[in-house]
Amino acid sequence: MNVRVRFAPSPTGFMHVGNARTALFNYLFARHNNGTFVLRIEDTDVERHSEEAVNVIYEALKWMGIEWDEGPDVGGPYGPYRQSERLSIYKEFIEKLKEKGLVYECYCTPEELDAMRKEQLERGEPPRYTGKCRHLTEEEKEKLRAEGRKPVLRFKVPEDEVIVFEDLVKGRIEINSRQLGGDFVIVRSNGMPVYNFVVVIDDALMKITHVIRGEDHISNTPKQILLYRALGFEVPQFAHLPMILGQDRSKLSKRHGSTSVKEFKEKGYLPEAFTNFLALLGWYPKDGKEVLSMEELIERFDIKDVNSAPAVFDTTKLNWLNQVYIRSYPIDKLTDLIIPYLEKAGFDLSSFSRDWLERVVEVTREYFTVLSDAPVYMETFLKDDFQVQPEAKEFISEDLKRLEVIKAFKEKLSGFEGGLSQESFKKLVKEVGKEVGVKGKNLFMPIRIGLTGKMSGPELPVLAELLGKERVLKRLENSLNQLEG
RNA sequence: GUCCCCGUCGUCUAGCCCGGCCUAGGACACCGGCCUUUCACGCCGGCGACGCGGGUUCGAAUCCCGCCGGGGACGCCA
Repeated sequence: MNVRVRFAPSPTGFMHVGNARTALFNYLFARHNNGTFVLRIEDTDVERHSEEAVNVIYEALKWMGIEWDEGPDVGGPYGPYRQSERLSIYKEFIEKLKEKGLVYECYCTPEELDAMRKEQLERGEPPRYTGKCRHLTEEEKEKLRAEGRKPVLRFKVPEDEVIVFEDLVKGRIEINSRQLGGDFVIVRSNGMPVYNFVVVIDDALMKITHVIRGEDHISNTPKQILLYRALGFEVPQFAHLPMILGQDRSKLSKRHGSTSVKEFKEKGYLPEAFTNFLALLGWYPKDGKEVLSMEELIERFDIKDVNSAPAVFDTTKLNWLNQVYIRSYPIDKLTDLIIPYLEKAGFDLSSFSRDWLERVVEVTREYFTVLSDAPVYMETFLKDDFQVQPEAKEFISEDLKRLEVIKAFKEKLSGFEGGLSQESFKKLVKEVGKEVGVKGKNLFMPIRIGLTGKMSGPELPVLAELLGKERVLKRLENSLNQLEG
């Protein structure tokens, strides 16, 4: 059997991490089984959808490294892949259901239904549609139409039937048709078919073999199975992924902080780290290897290994993964990604060569967890007119010799001929130590402060070499001005 | 309210289906130490969980029942 799965988001304007994880699992499942991954846009709700919102989906998927085999932009044999363009197809199947007498018109207004639901809830009953309009006569319908009412189409739900399906992650699930909330709407009064209906048509026509989606769809599944049967379609396999929870264990939503893929991208998470992290949310490889590339994920992924318990979205592990990826990323690519953050932080990079920048990235990369941290750590290399930090000032003031070290080093360096390499730097420092009569922290810390204004930072020889003699002198001058003032 | 799903370290999880190898394993985080002229990295070590109560059994994280807790769904949203 040729495996076909789909990711079917509605264009809401942002890609939620839960959706991203659903897309990922579908993708991994498809690739692992040499199957096809279909992207379908669910935009039947005309009230809210825009071209821009569709692009958000494309961009998020592309960033994550998820490629679709069929979709609105790339086409495919079962298109169109946007529900808004499939209306005529849906009409056809609506007619079929009408012919079979499996649907009927309902003239209840939203207000009436709302009131009904409220009453039922107050009485402690589960809210459900009573089937009020199921047996309306032609005259009654005529009368209601005369009132200006527009009907919806409802699907007749069988009275007492147990609907069973074998969920690939949850196991066997049984629901009695009585629990479905009564006859449900499949076409709105404006003629637009509803999700539960179109999803069945689309999945069937697109020959989807496995429906992998969020757990919140479990309660829709029996309704959909009823429709598959009514239409004579083969029912696909279902796999319902556990929810992603916020810190408070409720369904992850905007109030929990960053929840859109774009936000993670902008903070400077690498797509590889993000994807890797998402994969580990509800799934775990048999061999326990946690740092995995897309290829390795595909190789190991098995829908049966997906955990049935929900997972809390905690970014600590994502941070760790991001560090891991930053340290092993190609320096060229990493530099490309970091430059925008530097520019945004206000650094003028025009005086630095690309090669030099890459070397700075190389020696600072292990310090940051997200790319947006880069300017903080790279500043030491980029900015010569820094402020000497208070604690550094205090350190220098504690012992006169410390200031002397900086002065002596400046003297020494001025008189030094030739390029400043790590070796020559070390040699000069050593000489200064001897002359002033200090060693260890009393020697190195003043030099560090003289060069950076800070008490911590990258390895001094490396810094000195990258800066070069002129810039080091400039910095020493700058520091001394502040320390002697 | 009704139905459905879920319940192992703080977090992600392994183990559960096929009871003993589990004095419950790993990863992240946290704490301590080592390394280091600083910070970080790295290395070593530590802390830390089977929701509760009953059964079944020689033996239960694993099987059964009940309870409790959490979540989700009950739309002319998807």
